[in-house]
Amino acid sequence: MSAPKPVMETSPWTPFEDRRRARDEKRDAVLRMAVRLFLEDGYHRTPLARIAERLNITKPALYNYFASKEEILQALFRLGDEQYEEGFGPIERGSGSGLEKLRAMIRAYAGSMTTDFGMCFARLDDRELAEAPRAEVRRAKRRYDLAFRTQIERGVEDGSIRSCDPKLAAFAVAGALNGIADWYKPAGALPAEAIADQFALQLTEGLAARADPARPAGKPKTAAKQEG
Amino acid sequence: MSAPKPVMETSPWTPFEDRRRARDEKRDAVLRMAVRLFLEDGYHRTPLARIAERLNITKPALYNYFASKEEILQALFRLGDEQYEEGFGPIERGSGSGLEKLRAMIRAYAGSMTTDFGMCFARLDDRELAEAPRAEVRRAKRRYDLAFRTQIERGVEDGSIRSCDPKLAAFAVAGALNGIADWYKPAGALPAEAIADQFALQLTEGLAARADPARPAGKPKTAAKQEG
Amino acid sequence: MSAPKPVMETSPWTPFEDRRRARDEKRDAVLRMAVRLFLEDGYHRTPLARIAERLNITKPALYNYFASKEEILQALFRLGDEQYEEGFGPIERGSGSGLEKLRAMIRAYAGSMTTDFGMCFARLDDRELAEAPRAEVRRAKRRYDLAFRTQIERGVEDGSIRSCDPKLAAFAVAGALNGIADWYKPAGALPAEAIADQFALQLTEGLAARADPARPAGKPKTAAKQEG
Amino acid sequence: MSAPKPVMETSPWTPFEDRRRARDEKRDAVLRMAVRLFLEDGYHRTPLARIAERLNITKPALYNYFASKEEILQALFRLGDEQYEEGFGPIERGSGSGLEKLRAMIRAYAGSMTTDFGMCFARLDDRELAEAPRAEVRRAKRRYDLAFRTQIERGVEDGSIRSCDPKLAAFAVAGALNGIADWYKPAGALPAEAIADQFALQLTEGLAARADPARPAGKPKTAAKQEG
DNA sequence: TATGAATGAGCTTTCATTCAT
DNA sequence: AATGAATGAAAGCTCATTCAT
Repeated sequence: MSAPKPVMETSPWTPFEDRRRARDEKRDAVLRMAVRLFLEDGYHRTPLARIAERLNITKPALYNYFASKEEILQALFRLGDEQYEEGFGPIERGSGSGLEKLRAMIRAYAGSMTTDFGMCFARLDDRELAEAPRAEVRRAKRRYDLAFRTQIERGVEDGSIRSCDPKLAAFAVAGALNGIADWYKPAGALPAEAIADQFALQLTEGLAARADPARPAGKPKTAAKQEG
Repeated sequence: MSAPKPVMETSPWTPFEDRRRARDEKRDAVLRMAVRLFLEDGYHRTPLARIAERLNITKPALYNYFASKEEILQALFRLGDEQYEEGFGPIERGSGSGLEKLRAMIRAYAGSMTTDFGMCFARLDDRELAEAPRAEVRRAKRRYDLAFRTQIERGVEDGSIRSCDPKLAAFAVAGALNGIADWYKPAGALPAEAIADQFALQLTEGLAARADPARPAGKPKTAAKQEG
Repeated sequence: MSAPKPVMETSPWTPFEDRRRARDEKRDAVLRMAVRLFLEDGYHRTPLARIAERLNITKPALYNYFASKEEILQALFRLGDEQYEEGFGPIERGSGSGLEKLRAMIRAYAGSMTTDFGMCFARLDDRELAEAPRAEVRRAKRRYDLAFRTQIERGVEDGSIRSCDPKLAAFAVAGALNGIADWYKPAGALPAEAIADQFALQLTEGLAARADPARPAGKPKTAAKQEG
Repeated sequence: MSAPKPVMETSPWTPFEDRRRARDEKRDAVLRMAVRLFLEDGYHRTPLARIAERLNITKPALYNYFASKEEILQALFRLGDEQYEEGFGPIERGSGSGLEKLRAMIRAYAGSMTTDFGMCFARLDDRELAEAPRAEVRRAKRRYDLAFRTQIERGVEDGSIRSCDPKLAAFAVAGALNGIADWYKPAGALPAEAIADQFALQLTEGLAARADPARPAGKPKTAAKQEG
């Protein structure tokens, strides 16, 4: 029953914002396509033309959203970073023993690792980037490694984690988690949740101090059928 | 009684063999240079010209030893495979509980992973290869994954490893080990031996059934100073 | 009654078609330049760079129109084939004795042979092509040989051609015609028409003087001044 | 019963000549292999390495006999030329009407054309050669063309050949003959002799049935089964 | 005389990026 | 904002030829 609003009377910003939103949506579409293709075929074996083609646009149109192929990669790394950051931040700010936080981090990291942007963060080669953005990526990666290490150190101190070399321990944890990208398949039999749970358990049970033999290890009952 | 030795015996290297040896040495030199540069800069960012240049030869000279860049990569994968095979074979043929063999394999794998060829096997992208050689590489990779999994399964059966999802467990172990390539530095503070030992311990203590609470976990007191 | 013409009708060339036309024109220009250079210098001695240079573009620009050098060659063969096909088709579908049709074919073939594309069809080496396109070319060549042979056979049957080995006869005719490419020069003294006429006569009537004075041989009085 | 000749007493030239003979034999072997491969695959698609390989020698060994690939080609052209020369010389010096000599030449030319060297003379591209040797080849080719033309002119004068454009007539004859290389197969059903005979007849007598039944056309009885 | 190895020159092709429209 | 076309800068590979032995 409301009469049609005359366009001109609405906020003069609306068309602009509309346009910006459309633009951002397209930019995102580029990133989503890029991450998929980069993961599938590798950065070097994915020409910009193919990304464009899959999006039904033309190669130079990509340059409306990104200044270069490298900038796309850079954006992907940043999105990946955000994935992990969102998971880690709350855990770090929360409370709990070192072991508990470590487990939570493992779960969070595993969860992120099963997303496209999360995988790309772990698997794409930051050596493609120029100095500055590359440094940023490496800083981010070190940040997660340190987060693991810190909780391990805290756990050793608070007695929840047995004595160990925290650095090496963190490397092992991160390595196992990054490795997920090598075999995970979204359509596979193992849901991301299950993987996260199992890894959290398996990677910590070996580190957790084991005071009570009466406390039996959890029973991972899920039969993994993923990949052969 | 001592007749003059026939000429052939004086020189253990007939000219022909001499030449062939020189040739093989050069071929090896190409591979050693290639693996270093491929690991350092990545396959795509390493033009053949740079490999040649570092060897003080010219680009086409490489074609005396390899038919294509891809063939170099293929040879590297094969050498890497041999590294692991040498370590795994004896363990598989030997005796021991599932847990013992798993630990031995972890140690062997970690050891191979700290060599150039071992790293290249784990890190270079087999998607650069054509169908046939790629299949070979993937078969080899699966073979090691299966070796881990098999011992875990055996361990579960013989009681040395607690109940778990062997597939996922093997992925975690292999992932942690492959991750070594991401941070290991030959000149670093952590000798390969130490890494192997620590990983063998850390990755299995979480899996091993813990019958005796009196048996304390080992005390890895090595201070890790490697990479930040 | 004359409503204003819709815009679309004012320009017979929509921008899209306009562009496509320009594109096709350029593609044709590439082919025309290529055929000239290939005939002049040979396929192998004509780098793509030279074709491009003569067209005032750069080498990779050619790849906008053709996927490879071989594809250019393939296109040339196809254009050549069309040349001959256009001449042969009507003759085959028409009527006349074997001899009459054979003569018409000789004239048509000679005419095509004096064009660039016709020459290229006869002279460029189809062994440059991959299996499939090469098979196509050979099929086309055989097709013309068979056309000659068929008319000779018909002529033998209808009495217009005397008894002979049609296969060998067709080879001789085709050979003489293909040979035109070896000496014909567009700017030469002999117009294509004259050549066609003379060949049609000579290849069917022979050179030997006739025993029967009543049927005088034609009098080709054209003074040939071409090439030396 | 003759005592063994002491080597030293025989002509001091013998070893030298022996060596030279051996050398010449090898040189000939190179040429025979080269002509075969050049005809089969084309000059550019035949690397020297392949010629060497087929001869069980190495690539640089070829340079003992020829200074360059081009020189091999040059030698082949010269050998081809000799083939034709041997056939044409006697005919030219002999007697007979223009028509008779023309026929003899056609037969001779056809015979040479069915040999490897003869074919190479007609088919290989003299544009591979440098100026001087190329001029030589072209002179030779023109020489045969002129030989045909001369006899045709003589025939027209002596009445054995009817009035025609001798230049064009010679081109047609030479073209048909050169075309033999396009289909002739040494193992084919048509012996070289038969081809020579048929061409000599057909190219002079023509294909058209004669008006005068009193002078019957020759009866080519050979059923051609060659190539399809 | 013959060989293994090396080289220089050249070729086709790919691709990120730019430009005129 | 988008396109078709073009470009520059490489890269991998081939091959005739040379060289030390």
